[in-house]
Amino acid sequence: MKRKITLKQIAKELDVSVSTVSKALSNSKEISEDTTQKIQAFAKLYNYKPNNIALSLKNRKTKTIGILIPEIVHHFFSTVIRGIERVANRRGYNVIVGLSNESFTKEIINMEMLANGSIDGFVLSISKETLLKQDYHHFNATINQGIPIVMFDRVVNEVDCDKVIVDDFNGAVKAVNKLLENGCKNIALITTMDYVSVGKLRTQGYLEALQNNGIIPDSNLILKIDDSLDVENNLDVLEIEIAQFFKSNPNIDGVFAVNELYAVSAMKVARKLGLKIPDDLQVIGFTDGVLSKHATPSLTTVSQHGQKIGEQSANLLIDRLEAEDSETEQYFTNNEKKRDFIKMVIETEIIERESTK
Amino acid sequence: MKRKITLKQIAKELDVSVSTVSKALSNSKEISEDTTQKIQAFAKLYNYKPNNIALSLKNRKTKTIGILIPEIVHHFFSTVIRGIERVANRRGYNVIVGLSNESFTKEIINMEMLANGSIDGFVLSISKETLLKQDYHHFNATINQGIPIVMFDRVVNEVDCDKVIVDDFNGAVKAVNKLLENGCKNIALITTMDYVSVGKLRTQGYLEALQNNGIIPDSNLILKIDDSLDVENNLDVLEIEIAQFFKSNPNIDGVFAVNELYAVSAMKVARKLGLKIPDDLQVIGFTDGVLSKHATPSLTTVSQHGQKIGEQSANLLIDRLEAEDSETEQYFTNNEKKRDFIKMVIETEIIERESTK
DNA sequence: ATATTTAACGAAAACGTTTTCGTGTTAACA
DNA sequence: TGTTAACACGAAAACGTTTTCGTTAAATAT
Repeated sequence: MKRKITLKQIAKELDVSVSTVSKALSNSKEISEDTTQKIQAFAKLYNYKPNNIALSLKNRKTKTIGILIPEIVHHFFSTVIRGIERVANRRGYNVIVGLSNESFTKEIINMEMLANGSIDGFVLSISKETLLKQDYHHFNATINQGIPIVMFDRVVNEVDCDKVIVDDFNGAVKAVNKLLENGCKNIALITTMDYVSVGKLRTQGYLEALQNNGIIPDSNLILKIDDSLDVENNLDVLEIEIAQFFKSNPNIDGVFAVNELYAVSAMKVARKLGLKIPDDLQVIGFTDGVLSKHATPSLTTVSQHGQKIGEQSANLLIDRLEAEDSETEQYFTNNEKKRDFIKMVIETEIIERESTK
Repeated sequence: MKRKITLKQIAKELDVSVSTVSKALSNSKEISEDTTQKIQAFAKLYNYKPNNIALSLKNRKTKTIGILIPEIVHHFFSTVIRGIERVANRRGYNVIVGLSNESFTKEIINMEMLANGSIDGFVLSISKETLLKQDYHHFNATINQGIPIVMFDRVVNEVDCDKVIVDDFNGAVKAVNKLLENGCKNIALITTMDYVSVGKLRTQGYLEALQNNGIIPDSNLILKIDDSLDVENNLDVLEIEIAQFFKSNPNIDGVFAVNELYAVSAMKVARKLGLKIPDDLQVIGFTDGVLSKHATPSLTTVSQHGQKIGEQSANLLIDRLEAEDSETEQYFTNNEKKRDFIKMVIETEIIERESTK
């Protein structure tokens, strides 16, 4: 079992100093042709690679970015990670992942754990519990420590940082418009409780689209699901609730749901109730995941472009990290204004499938 | 913007030495009650937390484990990550994620990047391209450097390390037995090409189950999908192929598919061909993901318990890491045998849903 | 009163780098 | 021949810890 070789060992072996080895390997012309050759050959032979940890300590930067998300077994979030990893990798960074599991305290613990030198910056999406508590001190604390944050999807005004969001509002508007164009007269909304910002925005988009078309929203046509219960494992509850909803509103001919699961469940229930999709009922969901693609009938959805969100987030973060670098390298600390915080909006797109006409 | 405070700064501020501060914070009784109090109070006030990188360098261990997987937007893999993260977190470790994207070279690059000090050990699943090439030198190289590896799911005999695998073979046997019990006479298999070990094992299980029941496998009833093409984005190709398959074998009354997608596609195609599920055709898939749960009809599947796989893998790895520790701490290097490599088999379980009788 | 223990702290090394600043040798120059 | 440049290299500091080994002064024992 050969431990990785270090500069010191190379130096000893070749009877030169550590500094000489270091310089030779970086092709410093301070070192003679001869010894450079010799050292490089030796290093190659023993497959020398500088130790990342030592470099991190010396440079006071780790070249890794921390991802902090509520959940990983989730199409949207894993897509975002893929995006982040892609650009991180391309730009020479690693990613380290923490899961808050939608818990406030786990979010804090993870954050503090990573903030103690392990990462240069965060890309994160806020946990539900944190959104409920509206306690964002930990975000501001780490920002004050000089660790930049980029928030995506679930963002919040109380924290000053770069943000990348989906255009939830307009996505919802587009979806409802589509249903209207397709001839729907009574469009229902299946949504979550209001404290999740994205749910709220999508709801607002729904209302806006109706009003723009001269339709007065009917509160009976809005179903708010309490997602404090673990819906994934309580599917029956969800379906019963939706069934009730359909039965008490037999006039519904269109459904806009704020996520895939609600949409697919709605289709399932509707078909059990004897409705034909898309003839009797048209359905549009949000989030273009596996479910939408493979449901029968396949589901028309508002796509969020998760990968793009991840890529943009990572780029924003790394840009800022490297801007900081060149800043401190400036001879004249001429107080050049830092780049303002950016709120980047990723446009949604409607992907038409079988659940609409 | 307050940078994180260091021992040195505390020492300066309180006019003591760095060593004193360090000792006081670890409650060493070398330091007097008084100064300990003073130092701890000050440290708390300024929210001192030791710098992880410095600790890593000093201790020559990072307390983080590297995950290297082919793909992250994938129910099984993300479930495994969740499992790993759970026990990692519980046992004081972080996880850093690399994606090979099924590519041999990306796997190597990622591996080398992380192996240079960033992590203490790997949990990984081999990329398809690597399996095809059968080139495993990079795994053995990092193991030789003293970095332990735990492989899961896609494993290989050529590398000596702990392994956690799904009992693919018996899972397949169970599934086929189930179909037989349910009265199927002509059970088809939809599988992948043979080089992916899991596909091969599931195929073998299928064959075994038939033979155990005195049925001679019919090669016409086996459909091998070439997954070198990106199936997810070529659904139509897949469906056409399956449709052909059904048409030329109208006697099929049961289908065992080696993954969710194939199973769901088979159901979709079958229904278009006018077959009733489960009356005319029963279907069982492998991998219990979102698709199985939410398909209509919902799919009976062989569950792989991804989270458990992740948890076991992480435990194996950390056990080995910490065993190494205590080993080097031994006064008597009494050559105690290292723990042999473990191959842990996670049993599968059939989850019955609507696609079987 | 002297010797020895104990208490309380500091100096320094080590982990593996990079980089600044010397320093000695040789070659070029006046 | 004496002065200066250029060349090739080494020593040491720094990043932030922990830990071993002194060291000093006070307290205890003889």
